[in-house]
Amino acid sequence: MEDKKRLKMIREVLSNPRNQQEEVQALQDTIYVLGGKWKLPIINSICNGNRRFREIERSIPGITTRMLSRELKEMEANQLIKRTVTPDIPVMITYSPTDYCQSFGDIILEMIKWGKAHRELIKRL
Amino acid sequence: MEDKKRLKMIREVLSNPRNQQEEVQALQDTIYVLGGKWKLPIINSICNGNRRFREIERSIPGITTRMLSRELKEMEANQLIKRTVTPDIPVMITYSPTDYCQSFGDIILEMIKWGKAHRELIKRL
DNA sequence: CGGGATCCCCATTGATACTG
DNA sequence: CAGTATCAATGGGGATCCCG
Repeated sequence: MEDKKRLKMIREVLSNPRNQQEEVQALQDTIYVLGGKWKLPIINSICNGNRRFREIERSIPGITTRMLSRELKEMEANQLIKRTVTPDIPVMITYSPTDYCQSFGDIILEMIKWGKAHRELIKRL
Repeated sequence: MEDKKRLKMIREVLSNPRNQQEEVQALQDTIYVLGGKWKLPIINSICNGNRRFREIERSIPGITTRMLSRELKEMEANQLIKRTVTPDIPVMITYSPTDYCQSFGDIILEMIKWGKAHRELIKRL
């Protein structure tokens, strides 16, 4: 059972040039970290200046409070964002991007660029 | 039921600056097209020169024939790749990238870059 | 080699309602 | 405003076997 799977893995690694292998894994790592429909839009929203919970929620079409809540918690644990509580009446809670979060900037920009170009293409059909 | 949802959508759109709205949607479009764990690694593999089915399969750690088969079919339908049958004995089948497929190049490069940087970061902890 | 067919699980997401 | 709780569904993905 397990041996078969391991053998397959080993064969995969051996049959693949070293440098290509490294790149595929890096790519898969990134896909894993950014997994799901929401992380990138959330990062984008916060980096765009949205700070409050409802503000972020409204800025992302289709997201539910539940998903936003879960993702924010996870992203805070992963040091992607910072949660700040300001004890006013009523309390104010703000989310802000960390430096690490900013490192996704180029990926997001490229994806927005692609999405826009894609829309243009569709429109022309 | 439906009205509530539509009202929410409308409120979302109205509360969001025009340009921001456009970018979020472009971003979500891209995420949708690239959805799942495999499309980007497959594109990357084919753009890297892998052509045969087993070759592509071996170049992507963890993928199964079923997933690869499904994704290839879908991507062919979406004009992302071209499938060619060479009637030798036995028949040879090759997949190649279309121009459209190449348009993901920058996204993939950015993601590989991020993945590599992330690995370095983890190693240093 | 290049897949197709089946069975099945569970993680992700959604909908809705409720709270301090 | 800023979430939490609960229930339900769907489909992405894995495992396995099979075929020409």
